[in-house]
Amino acid sequence: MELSKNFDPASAEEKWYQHWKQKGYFKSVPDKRTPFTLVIPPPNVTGVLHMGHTLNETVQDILARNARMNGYNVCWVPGSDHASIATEAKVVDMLKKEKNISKKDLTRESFLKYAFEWKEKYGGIIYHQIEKLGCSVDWDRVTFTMDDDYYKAVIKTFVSLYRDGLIYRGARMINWDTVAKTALSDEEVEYRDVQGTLYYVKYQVVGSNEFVTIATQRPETIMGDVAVCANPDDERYRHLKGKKVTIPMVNRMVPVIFDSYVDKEFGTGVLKITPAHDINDFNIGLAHNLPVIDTLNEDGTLSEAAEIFVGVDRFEARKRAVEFLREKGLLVKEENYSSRIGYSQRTHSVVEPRISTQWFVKMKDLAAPALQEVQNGNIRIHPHEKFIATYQYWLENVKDWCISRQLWWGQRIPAWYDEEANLYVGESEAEARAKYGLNDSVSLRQDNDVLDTWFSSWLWPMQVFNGITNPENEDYNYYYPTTVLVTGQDIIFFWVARMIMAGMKFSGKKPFSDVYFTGMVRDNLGRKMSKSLGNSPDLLQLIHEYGADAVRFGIMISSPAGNDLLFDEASLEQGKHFNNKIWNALKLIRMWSNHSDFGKIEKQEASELFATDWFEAKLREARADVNELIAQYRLSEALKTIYSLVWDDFCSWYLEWIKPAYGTSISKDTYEKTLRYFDSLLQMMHPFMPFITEEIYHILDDRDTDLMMTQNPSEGKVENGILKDAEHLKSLITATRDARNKFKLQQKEPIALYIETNSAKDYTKISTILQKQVFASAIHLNSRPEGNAVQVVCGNEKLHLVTEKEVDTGEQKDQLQKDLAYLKGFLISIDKKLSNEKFVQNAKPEVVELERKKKADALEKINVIEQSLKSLG
RNA sequence: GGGAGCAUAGCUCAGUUGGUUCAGAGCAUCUGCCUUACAAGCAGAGGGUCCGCGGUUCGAGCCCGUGUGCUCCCACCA
Repeated sequence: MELSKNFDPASAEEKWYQHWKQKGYFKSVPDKRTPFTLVIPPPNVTGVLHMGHTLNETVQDILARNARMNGYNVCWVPGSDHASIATEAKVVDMLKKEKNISKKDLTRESFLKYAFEWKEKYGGIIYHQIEKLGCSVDWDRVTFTMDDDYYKAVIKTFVSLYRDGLIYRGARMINWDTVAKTALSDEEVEYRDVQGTLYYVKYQVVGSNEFVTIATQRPETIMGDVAVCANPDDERYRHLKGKKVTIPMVNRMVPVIFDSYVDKEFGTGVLKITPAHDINDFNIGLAHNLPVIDTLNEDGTLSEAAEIFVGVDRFEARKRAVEFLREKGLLVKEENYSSRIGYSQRTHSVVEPRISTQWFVKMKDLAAPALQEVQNGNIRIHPHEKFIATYQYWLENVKDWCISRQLWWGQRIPAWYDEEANLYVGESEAEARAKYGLNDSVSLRQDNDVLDTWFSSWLWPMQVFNGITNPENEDYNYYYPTTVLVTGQDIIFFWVARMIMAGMKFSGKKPFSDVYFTGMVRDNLGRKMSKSLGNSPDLLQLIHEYGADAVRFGIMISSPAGNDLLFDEASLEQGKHFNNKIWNALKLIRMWSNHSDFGKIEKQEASELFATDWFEAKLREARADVNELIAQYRLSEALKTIYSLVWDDFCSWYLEWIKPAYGTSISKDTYEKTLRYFDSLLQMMHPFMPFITEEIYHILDDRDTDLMMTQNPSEGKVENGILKDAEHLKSLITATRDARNKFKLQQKEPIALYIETNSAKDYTKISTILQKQVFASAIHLNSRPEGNAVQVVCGNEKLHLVTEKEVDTGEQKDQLQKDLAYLKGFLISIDKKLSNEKFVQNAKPEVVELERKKKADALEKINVIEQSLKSLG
């Protein structure tokens, strides 16, 4: 078979993914082996995968494939999340744009039909991308958070928590999204610093000409004021005790009250109390028995209760209120003021604090075991230091979780009300009736709200194995707790912490043993990826352009554990080059077997044996390093180690060392060994770059096994001596090549090489390779040539390059003198150390000994250089 | 306001218990090469006050203190 000039990713990807799938390699069923379980962080069915997913999925696939090759029974469960609010918003948008249908014209059922169609479409796109990336997920286990069983699990969980007294319904101040028209949890609100204005407004004291001035950012809420409040210790306002003030615009009279909450120093020291629209005001209102006047509608327009600007949007109303106050002369001054404003994570609209009746989960009792499990080390977080404090702080200060959403897309809250609004909770209406002893004459209607999306995803590691709906099943008992969770650090509270809570509560076990947090993917300027910046590349396009292996390589090589990843297509380019390099190594090796004399020479020569022994040792060393790095989740460094092993050690050194002279054939033994090493390299690379490695594995040899299912060898001891010998050889080669470069001797300019040395080094094993690698006509040991030659010092050996060509000895001298100066400085610092009595007394003996050896080495090198300089005259 | 993390070559980052040439890697740059696997390549090279200051120590990139700068998380001061 003739091999193409370069690796063709597209055909290999299609071929091998289908092959693996058909062979059932991705599929997992419980057996006697140790399980290695991963559950994919289910992507939202709102759209397509972005670079963050790509990073995440790649990391998981590397871990999965690595574990599979280490003998584990790997199960990686794929799936997607219904993403209640995000998807509903997208569907509403689509309906309006594409079909000109408004949500309010649809019934719940028909809306859900559209939503499920949406899910089919985008879920399919996501799964296709996961496949293109090469992810070895078990496709028989695809789970969606609105599957029937999953839906049941969520409902079951709700009922169980309710019956445990951990879920309650009540009117509280919550975060209201005026665009999606739903409540949000605290976590769904993002705060941003915004430059605003502080308005100083005069309120007239009733029955006097006196005014009090209050500072507010939200003059449009003045109509909801029910009091003004000062600090009881504030001399300036003490005389107002028992008085009332008139609220501007609506001219309502409200009391002056006193509360130590008010900061005397801030603004004017007087606060307006608007319980419906500010959490602090709400609390003060409660303490002082004040009424609540809600002046906003659910869409953010002013309500009837406002009396003025009714139906006007809150921001427009603010402008008009300011205008109004200014005209009436009640606006004393305006000043710039920066404050933090909450925005909805999904609709990006300004969140409105609002009193509303919602469902909540009591978090305190759930938090304690979740915190303990991490603190006692049962769950390990990587990288540890960075997130442990954040995790702990959140759990220790956790607030109740608002879980009801005024949406249709999601699990509908299993609560029913009779005509007197009495509440019945049950897994179904029938179950609720039975539980509460209601007969059919009582008519019930179900709560309209659905549950927060995270109230379903917190069950993910359990319910993908039906652990909630059927806790006694074999899969669940075998695969759960899962092994490692790989996810973005941005959802540590939304998801990770809550999964741990749910795990501890519902299974009594942690949901996973390790958590690996990936950083955020940014562009190469450090900016967040976003559609508006146009810096968010399309995954399929990248795969098309570079190949899946190159994409995986590129994203992993620049991905330090836990840090943000600055995505740069240059690293994908690097990945593509690497693929090509591997491909060309394959071509070279294959070429050797095509030589007409191939097979006639069985045995290796000494130099070949040296090369193969060395590479075998090198391979073992690297494999041990890589295993260690992967165990520590330092995947980027593991990949760098492999990259350097393949490119530098295998291609640049080893293959050149064993390359047969022009026209001659390689020995069979060397060839066979080389194939074995190549196999080993493929094995090490496979988790990172599955397609090209599988492709080459099959080109190298006609076999019925597949690389993906081969097992890594158990470790042997690394032979150290030969590694040192090879380093010595490399340094001689490099020094000679460097000398050629410096003294303008073309690479093939004939030279004879003389090596002068005092040490008892063995050159027999390496001289053949050395001669070949530096294009020397001959190598003379422990002798020096007559006449002129280029002299170069390599450690404590002196090399002479004898050539016909005229050589500029001046340049040589400069170079030697530079080296000499450095060494002399080095010697002084060592002498200083050794003549320091405290050092000699206090340092460990081996350290002192080492310094003595360094000194001796330096002296010898200096001696060599000085001799050279002398001979140069 | 509270907390966490970071600062090492032009860029992105390694650097484990303080001690081996410890000052490293990749990318980028420069020089020379179209050499029979690969120019998507080969062979070499240059490049750093380890953020500043102070301390501990025989010895600090590493430990302690402090200052500066950056990033992130949390928090109800109008």
